[in-house]
Amino acid sequence: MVDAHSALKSGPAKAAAATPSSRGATREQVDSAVRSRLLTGRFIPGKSVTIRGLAADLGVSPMPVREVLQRLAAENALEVKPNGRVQVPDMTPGRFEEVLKARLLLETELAELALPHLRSADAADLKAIDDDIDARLTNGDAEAYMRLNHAFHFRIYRASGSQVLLPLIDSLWLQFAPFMRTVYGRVGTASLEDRHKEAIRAIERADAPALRAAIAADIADGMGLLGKEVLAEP
Amino acid sequence: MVDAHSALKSGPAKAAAATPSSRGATREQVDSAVRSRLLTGRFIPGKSVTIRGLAADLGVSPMPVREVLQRLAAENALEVKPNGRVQVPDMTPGRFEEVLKARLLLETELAELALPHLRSADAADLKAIDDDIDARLTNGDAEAYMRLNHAFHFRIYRASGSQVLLPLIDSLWLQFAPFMRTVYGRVGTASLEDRHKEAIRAIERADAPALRAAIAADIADGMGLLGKEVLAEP
DNA sequence: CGTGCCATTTTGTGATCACAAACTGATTTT
DNA sequence: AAAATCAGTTTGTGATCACAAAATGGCACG
Repeated sequence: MVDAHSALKSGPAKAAAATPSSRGATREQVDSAVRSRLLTGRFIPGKSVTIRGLAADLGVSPMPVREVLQRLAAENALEVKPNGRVQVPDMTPGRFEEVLKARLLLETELAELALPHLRSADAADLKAIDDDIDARLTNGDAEAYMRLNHAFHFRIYRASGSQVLLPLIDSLWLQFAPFMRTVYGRVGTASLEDRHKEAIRAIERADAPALRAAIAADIADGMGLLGKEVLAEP
Repeated sequence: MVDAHSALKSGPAKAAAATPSSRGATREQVDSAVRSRLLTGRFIPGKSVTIRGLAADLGVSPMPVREVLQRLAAENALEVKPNGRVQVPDMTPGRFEEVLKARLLLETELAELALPHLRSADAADLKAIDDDIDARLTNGDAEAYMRLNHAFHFRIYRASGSQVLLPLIDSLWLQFAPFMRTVYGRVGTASLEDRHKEAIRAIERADAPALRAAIAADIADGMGLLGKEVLAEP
């Protein structure tokens, strides 16, 4: 009994010594790790995520994992089933249509709000990301594509300095990303075409209507067409 | 040491025996309690909420409270400061404008989506809620007004069966409600006018453009005008 | 009288524990 | 042989603990 406590002092496994730094550091590490996995589709929809399993996977105690899972469930990125089990929600036609509608409403709006804050340096960054995307598409690296596509969009949105719309869009991406990963698994990435170059041109010209149109088209083509196709199949 | 455990068995305070029912029941109880307090403005913006304090207040252990606070922080209803302290975020002009814009975009859209699902029975319910609101306004009961106004709007939105837009709007209400409570505290509730009757009429006629207009006007007048006025003062 | 400093208390965080519900799979029963 | 049952394991939940960072309040010093 007593030595159990002293043993606890000597070595609480592996996570404690790594980064004894600031407040809530472990939780943030777990949070960004899980978010990254969701955004690149490394969690399979319908497969349940266990607290202990994920904790062991990340080398931390179950505690911060529990809190992170609750956070992501609150953003509708994960689903807590009535028995307490946590899993990535399955995509349904109704949910898909709603996500599409919300993305078109919010992302076009936020892109326009970001436009005045975007400098030519940002346009150069976006060009670099887009070139990287083109390279990855031919390689068929779906995870890298998803990570870069996310980086492209949020490089624009983040420039707005938004504190409200941006988190809402964040939630939407977490919801559709795991499903899109399964889509790319079926149709491949070679056939993907985006409107990123049109968006960059609109940013360089500070042309708000053109930027809205480019973002809307990027969403409708990249997500809408592919997704509806796959959802119609089974 | 040993009897500490048996004492734990005999009486872990007050919460355990009450509802030994289903999975995660305590967490849901805490969650809805805190949500209710936020939506009726019973938390003061800027005042920090302590885990142990809230736990003692609700008669539960700190555990479920921690998870709930994390959930609400993920919805931007609460803010975790760099020192780990949790508080209701202060409203800023920028945030306010964004919430207003997002509400206009999302709530008009969801109201229209809900319209085909709304039967005359729902219209009757809405009428009853609205009558209740009118009664409370003259009494100056701000908390009751906020609760009923929330009930009115979400009676409409929930009819849509939405799984995506509705949670987004939920997050928005949690963000502006505490601030609006302070607004009502300054200007009173007697001067409040809403467009609920116009909305009910539009629902009875199944007139989508009229419903959009009524919801938009209700948001712009009820929240926009008052809020901008108060934010301009200090 | 104001200001910096230190002891005390409060608070969040991560870890572990005990328990009940749920899942798994092998065995028995019809 | 198919279905039901039962033991064993896994898993989420709530509780408690130990520790460090932070806030608080009182005290000494300028």
